[in-house]
Parts: sequence; C-alpha cells; structure tokens
Amino acid sequence: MFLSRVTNALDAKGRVSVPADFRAVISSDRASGNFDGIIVWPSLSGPWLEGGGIALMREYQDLLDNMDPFDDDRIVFERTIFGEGRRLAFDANGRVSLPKDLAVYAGLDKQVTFVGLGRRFEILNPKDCETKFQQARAKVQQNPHRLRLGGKPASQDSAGSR
Amino acid sequence: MFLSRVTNALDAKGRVSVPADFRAVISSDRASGNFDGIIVWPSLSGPWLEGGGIALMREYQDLLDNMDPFDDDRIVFERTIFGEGRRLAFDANGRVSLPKDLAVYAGLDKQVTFVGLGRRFEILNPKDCETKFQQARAKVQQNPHRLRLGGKPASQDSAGSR
DNA sequence: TTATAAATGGGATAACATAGGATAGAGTGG
DNA sequence: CCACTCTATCCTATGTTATCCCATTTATAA
Repeated sequence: MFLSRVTNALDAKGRVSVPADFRAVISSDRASGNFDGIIVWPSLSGPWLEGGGIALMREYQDLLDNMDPFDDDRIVFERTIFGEGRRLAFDANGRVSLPKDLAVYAGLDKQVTFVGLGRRFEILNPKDCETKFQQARAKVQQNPHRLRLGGKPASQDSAGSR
Repeated sequence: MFLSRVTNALDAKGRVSVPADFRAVISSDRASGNFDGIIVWPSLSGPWLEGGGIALMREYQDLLDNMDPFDDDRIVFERTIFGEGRRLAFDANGRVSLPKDLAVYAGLDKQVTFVGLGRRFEILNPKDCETKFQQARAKVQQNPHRLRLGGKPASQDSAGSR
C-alpha cells in the first residue's frame, strides 16, 4: 500500500528516485517475471500525474474484460487507461526517467512530490501538492461525516477520494 | 500488456518501427517457435488498424469457440480479424512493412501512432489519434463512475472531486 | 562516530529509430 | 523461355536518446 508523502529531485536527465517505500510495495506484489517499475499516467482530474504498479493495471484490465466488447464506453476507457499510461522501469538505483511531456503536463521542474493514495499514488509539483493538501483538509473539516474512520460499515465509502 | 502511445515514421518503402515496448510484450508472451511479428487488421469500428501478437489471436479463437456459431457478432469478428488480418514479421531492426491497402484504409501517410490498449493496440494517423484522445478524455471525465477506477467500493466516488 | 541504506550526479555505453544501398524473388512482357 | 521491372527483404550505417555503471553525497540507525 502506497503511503506518505516524499519529495525527491528531478535531475537534468529527467530522472527521479522513486521513494524506497514505494519500490518495496511494487516488488512485493510483483510475481517473478513481472515488470520492475511503475506505470504513470496524466491524471484525469487535473495537471498532475498518477501512478501505480503493474498489478494495478491488471486490476483495471480485469474490470475491462468484464465489459461488453462492443460497448462504446469500453474503448474509451481502454484508450484513457492504457493509451495514456507509460511504463517507467527502475534503474539500478531505484530511479525512473520521467518523459518530458509528462513533466510538462504536470508542471514538474526541479522537485517532485510523491503522495501515497493506497492502491496508487500521485506525482506532482511540491507547491501544488501543498495547495491541494490544504484544500482537501478544509473540505474534510466542513464535511466530516462522509468518511467514517474506525467503523466497518462505510457503505458509501468514497474513501478512494483522489 | 500494451501501454502508451508512440508515433513513428512510415518510410518511403512502407516500413515502420514497432515500438520497442510493444515488441517486448510480443516476445515475452511468445512461446519459442511462435511467429515473431504482429497481426494487424482493419478495425471494426472505423478507419484505423488494430493489432496484437499471435497470443492474442489464440485468445480470440478461444472466445469464438465459446460463442454461438450463428451469432452475428461472431461472424463479423471472424471475418475481420481472421479473414482480414495480416501477419507482419519484424525485420532485424524491429520494423514491419505495412501493406499499402491497410495504410490507405487507415489514412496513414508519413507518421503513424501506436496506441496500447492492454491486450491489443491500435495503429492510426497521429492527427486522428489526437482527436480520439480528446474525445475519450472528455467522455471519461463526464462519466467516471462506470469504471470504478482506483478502488473496489466507490459507488459514488469522485468525492475528492476538485 | 561508524555502518547501512537511500538519493543524487555525471561520463560511458548500448539500444532505438531511421535511412539507404544491395540482393533476391515474383510477376510481366517480349 | 528468357530478359526486364517492380517490389520486398536483408544488411550496414548513423544520429539521437535512454540506461548502465560507478562515484559521491545525504540521511538513518546502531
């Protein structure tokens, strides 16, 4: 499970270290022979990136496999999920090199922040991250009931927030 | 799993490099002795091409075996994918040469874009690709609920809205 | 402090995409 | 039946980019 917030440097070659904790998650749910790296895609919700391990992609694939092959929405999801995703392999030091267009999309410059979201994570500009965090906090304080921490029920979760 | 979007040049001889990532997928799920190349057919849905490895053809065959022999979808499926499909072998540099009629069908000229869709991929004109992607993105944003991205529960996710 | 792991920097190297000539095979016309 | 053309495949070459490898720094823990 991806947890916590880490800021690392993006070097001149476009490389950035993936936090060691995150790497541990990837390699633990990685059956031998699986891709050793992360999958990253531009968020549908705004100018930042989202990512996860290959296992997450398989979950998405399972969901899609259950859709009607001739459903119009199916191809739309296939394009957005698989077509936008990039496979970024770890180098020997646990770094990935971030494609330039993704960096531009997310406004990433010298520093990037990884934010764990459980099944997946976000990659964004540290400044934007701070802003988003404050907004999210404010929202929860206004509306504390939606997330019922500590109780089983939580029928309408929404926890995944994102 | 085929991921991401790559644009490569179609040269004067009708050759185009298949993205290295895609080739890796093919050779990884390729039992030794299998066909080293891609299978390409005109899409059922419009003027572009679809393709995959030989392994995908096997999957389709299994699917078809379980369909009603008189199902209309089945017949269309068989005719396009098996009937119209072409076997394009890699050359030493990982290129295939795209038959002229397929290029015409898909309106391919100097540049072609490969779009990963998980089990298969699309091959189309970069301009058309851009259009389709914008449409897909817009559609998913309007209707993110059909596919429960990011988690099991999330019946009315999107909570984090923003 | 010392030891261990993680993150960072940069030069060397290999992989990739692309171009073009050379060769072999299919099809056509004489 | 042979010569010719056209086309497809093979092979080598080259610029560009990514990745490999090693060295150094920073952080964490004993």
